[in-house]
Amino acid sequence: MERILLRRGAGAVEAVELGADGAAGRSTRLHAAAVAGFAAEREGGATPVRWVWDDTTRWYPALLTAGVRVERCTDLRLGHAILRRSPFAAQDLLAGEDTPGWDALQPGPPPDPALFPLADPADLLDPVAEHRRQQAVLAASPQRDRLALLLAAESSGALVAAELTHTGLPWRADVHARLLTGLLGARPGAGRRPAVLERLLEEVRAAFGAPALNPDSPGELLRVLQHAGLPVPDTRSWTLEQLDHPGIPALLEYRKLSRLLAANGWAWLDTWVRDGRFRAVFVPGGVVTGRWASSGGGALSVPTVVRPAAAADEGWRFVVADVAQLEPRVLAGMSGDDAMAQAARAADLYAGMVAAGTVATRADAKLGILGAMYGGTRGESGRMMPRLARRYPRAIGLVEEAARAGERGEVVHTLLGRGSPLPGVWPHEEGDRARRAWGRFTRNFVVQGTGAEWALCWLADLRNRLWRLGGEGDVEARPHLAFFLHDEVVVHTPEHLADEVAEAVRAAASTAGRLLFGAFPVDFPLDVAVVRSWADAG
DNA sequence: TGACATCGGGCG
DNA sequence: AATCCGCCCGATGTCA
Repeated sequence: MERILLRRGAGAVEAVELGADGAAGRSTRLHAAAVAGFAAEREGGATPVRWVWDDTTRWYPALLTAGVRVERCTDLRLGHAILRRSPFAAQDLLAGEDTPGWDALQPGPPPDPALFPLADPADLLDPVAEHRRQQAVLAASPQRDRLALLLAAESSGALVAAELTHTGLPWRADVHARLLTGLLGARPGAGRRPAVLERLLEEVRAAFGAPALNPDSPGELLRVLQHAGLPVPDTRSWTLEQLDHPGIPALLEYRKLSRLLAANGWAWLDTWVRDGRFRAVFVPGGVVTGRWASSGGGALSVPTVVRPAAAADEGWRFVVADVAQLEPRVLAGMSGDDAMAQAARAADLYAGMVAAGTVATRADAKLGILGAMYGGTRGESGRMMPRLARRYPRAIGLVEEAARAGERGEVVHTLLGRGSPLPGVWPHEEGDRARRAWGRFTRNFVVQGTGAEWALCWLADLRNRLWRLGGEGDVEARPHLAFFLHDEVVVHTPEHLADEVAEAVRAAASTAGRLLFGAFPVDFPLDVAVVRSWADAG
């Protein structure tokens, strides 16, 4: 394995060969236009390459545009963010002159050819030095293997995220527009409501005797409801559903459609869908737990009602796969809880709990497990806890301990070593309440974060399998990842490869399980569907 | 006019 | 009084 570091210099790019100790070796100066050619040549060579760079978002989009796919990289920005908080990392080894610069480094802005390139704070940082520090931290870590796996998985995720934006999710604007027209009426002129909303609005105003009511204003709506004799504390849908009043159904319907219009209406189509693709911007490591975030287009909350518009190209298919009950399975694995892993042997973990006689019904199982992971102590889920704690002592013990540690103000960590942030100052008068809230956060952090690590390993392995499956051509000409949603992937593939893709998705899931939990027997069964449209899955 | 907070609701 | 974890986003409302 050869490591080549790319850095920007004055008017040119430098490709630096790194020695085994991370020291800078031979260096090649490249004009910006020659970088892609250089990368393609080395990537296609006999020696595997790991590209080391400050930030994947600052390098990879241009390479992809030039048709260059990269097998592996080290993303120093993401690695730094993890190591900075990890209890497995010696902070003094990570400290350097430009540490504050690395701390503050944000993902690169999307390249805009219309703008003159501004000064990039990343150009003030020395990637060779930062890489050596990160290597030193890994070498000295008591959990070197786990931490190294985490950094590799995070970097691989950065490659996937860039590729997802590059290829985009196939999106039929015509299908989407037809759907909108069916639900809302024809697209109205600027500043006007569609006919269906207009009709519902009049109905609501009449029912509450408020001819000027704007239901989009919670304050105004609350006053009108209370004036109508409905003693509600807020205007959430769940609250409104409990009310018996002739205006409520129209109000709820108005809210639902108004939300669709605002979030995923014609304006969304105009902004986010071009050339038949929804190009979401994914942000790896964007959530404290290690989950991805997204920016723009609400990529991680595409409503099911518009998913029929996500449709594979002619002659292509989607392979949609999601993990059933990822987080409870991860909890069984990371705690080494044999009884819970036994329940997880079933395709439906909750059914497995019923079959083992732990709980009476599937609903009880779900309620209890979710309560254990989120910190629900009241009502049904709270009543389930003693029984779960007896039956699954290690699993429940792990989340309880994470909660107690959080309440004491301590850092908790995921299986691979991502650390939780330190709590801020708790206001004295709210001490207990804030403390318990932080405990619920740390309780959930260890499970959600380790789930994210499983998903990263799944993605990374799947990405490589898909590439090998494809034969020739660019990423978008082969089976490729088209969307990722915490515990679900959408792969876009030529129809004749769909079955092999489905097999690859399953194989990648078992690889991920082995990477995280070794020989401990916890299963990660997938629901896999080969479909024309995302909406046809599950 | 822009910055910021709050609410409600979409996703996992 | 009483529904738990993490996000993103648009509309509204307040303030400078």
